Amino acid sequence: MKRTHHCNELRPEHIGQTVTLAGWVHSRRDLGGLIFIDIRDREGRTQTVFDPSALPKDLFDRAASLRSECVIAAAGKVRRRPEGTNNPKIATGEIEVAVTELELLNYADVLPFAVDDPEIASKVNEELRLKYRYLDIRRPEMLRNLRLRSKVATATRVFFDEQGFMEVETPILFKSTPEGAREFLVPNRREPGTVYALPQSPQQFKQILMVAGVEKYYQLARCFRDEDQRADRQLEFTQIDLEMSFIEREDLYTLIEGLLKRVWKVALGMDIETPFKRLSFVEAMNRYGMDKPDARFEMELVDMTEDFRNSAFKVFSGAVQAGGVVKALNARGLAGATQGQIETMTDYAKSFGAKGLAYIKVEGGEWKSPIVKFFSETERAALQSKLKIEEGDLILFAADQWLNACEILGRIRLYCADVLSAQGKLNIDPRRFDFLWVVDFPLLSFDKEQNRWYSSHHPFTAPVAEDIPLLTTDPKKVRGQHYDIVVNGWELGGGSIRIHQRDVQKTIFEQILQIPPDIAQARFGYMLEAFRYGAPPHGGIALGFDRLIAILCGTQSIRDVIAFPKTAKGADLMTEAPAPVEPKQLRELHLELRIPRKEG
RNA sequence: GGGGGCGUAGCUCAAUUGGUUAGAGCGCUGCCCUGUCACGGCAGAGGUUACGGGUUCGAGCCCCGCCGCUCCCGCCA
Repeated sequence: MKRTHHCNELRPEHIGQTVTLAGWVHSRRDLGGLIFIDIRDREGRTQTVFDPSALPKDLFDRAASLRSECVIAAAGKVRRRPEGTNNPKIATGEIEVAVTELELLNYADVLPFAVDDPEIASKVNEELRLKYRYLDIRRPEMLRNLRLRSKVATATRVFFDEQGFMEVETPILFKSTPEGAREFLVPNRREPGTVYALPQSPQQFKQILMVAGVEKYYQLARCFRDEDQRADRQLEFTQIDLEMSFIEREDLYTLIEGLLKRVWKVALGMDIETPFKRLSFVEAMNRYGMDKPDARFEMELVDMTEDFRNSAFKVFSGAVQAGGVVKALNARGLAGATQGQIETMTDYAKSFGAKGLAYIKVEGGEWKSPIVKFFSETERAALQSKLKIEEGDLILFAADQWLNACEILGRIRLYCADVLSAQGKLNIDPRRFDFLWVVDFPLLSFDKEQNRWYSSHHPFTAPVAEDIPLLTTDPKKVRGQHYDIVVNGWELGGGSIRIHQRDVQKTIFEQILQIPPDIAQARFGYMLEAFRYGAPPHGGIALGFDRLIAILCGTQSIRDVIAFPKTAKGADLMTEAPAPVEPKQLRELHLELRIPRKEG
């Protein structure tokens, strides 16, 4: 019995036809003298009817013995449902199939959890869902996510093909470049003591492809980073990776805006507005306290540095005297914050090294705060006018070095938004997408512990041309030609115009990053050499494909858009990877294990 | 590496201050039921309270340890 239609296909116009459906028993309603079975496949479901007056007894009995998730094929005539028994909840609800033939393709044991009821299934413990991932994926919600992922992947390929890009695959077995994220290593059987590394991104290869004259490269690239995981980070993940020659930053913005416009149209049928806003890193920090701002709501940071420069309140004036700033945030409507909530926010501040968190609750026409008594009339007036303080507001302060003060309030801003959302005081339209570019990042950041500069993005990022002279004189002022694409507070991707001159790249490696020349040569020698033979100016970007799909699917966790994701500890609960291997396998790899004993 | 949350029947959850035989809904098993679609009705089975210790007359509940899942910080060039 081969199916003639899928389970979301039959409509009144098929009435009278003899059809065959195949799929899973979604639900069975046995009325004793009459059995209804909904057959489900990936497209939908269709009601079939078993009527004993029209069927041999054994066929009817076989239908009665089926249980949920058995795989069956059923043939019969499509007919209109009796008056008043249509089911408007499903697309096939006007018809049913009066079964005359039934084949049990495979019996199903009782399932560890129900997949037919979205209400229940969506609440099932994720551990169980991961262990029985094949059942989890049967749920229409999960199938929808995977289907959307597939559609977006295809749309991406079509888009880049139209734009003249070539899809090029790059090696998974690469070599270790320990500057970036921790890498997965693959021991080499052929030469004891040597290893491959899995790529944390195809960065070097795609730049080499530019030297190779490919000009426009893209790839849906699998990347590997052996770092601790989050809801939006997995050990292995997929990037939409691309690189172009002979371009400037603006060319890339336009290209990616075009891609995202296409993707949103294909995936959600939405027209998003381009071009996106541009925000410098400094402005993003000043206004939102984050380099990946969620701009769907206001609650912006306000600078109060000058107003408190000479304040009698030493916590503020002292911070300013020490070269820092005073920043404030008005969390509208949060004056009723509980002690616990204030404490949570204080903990955030402390985790950034602050001593505490100053705040004012505006309640009953009064400013309730332990610090207000130190403020002068002028200072109060400045707060009043700059923060537009009203009854019910909660004002929060950070006084510290600029970056730290911004980051403290940036974190607290998000927390306040969560609290206000939970209270129904802040409503964000789930169909709202605030895209923006964050640009002009500092090229370098300083690592106090190791007392050296490191690349904010990666060491191949080109400095803004006019800032190149500052590289050796005032490194912190050098802006990189780096850009991040951000949507709703998620970092969707980032990239840069790259260094294509050998001498500039060498300066960065050796003088700025203090990588000893022999090590730079061992790690990046092939790149430096490639740059000697005619490297075009080039740049690119990589978008987190899993995050992109998660945003489109409206889920917080990328595990919901990955068929077989890993747990926070890096385990695959279905296959039970990672797992020990045979001693023979280790011997072949010239490996010996030294497994640390547990304490106690 | 650090901090928070969770773990009770197949699933989702409950169990008063530490106190009788650990309950409910769904699912499962059996019987009944010819227009259901969350079918309905009756009956029944199902528990090492993740695991290991401890405190106590008595522990699902308190303490210590451990395992797993999850969220966050660090980390993620």
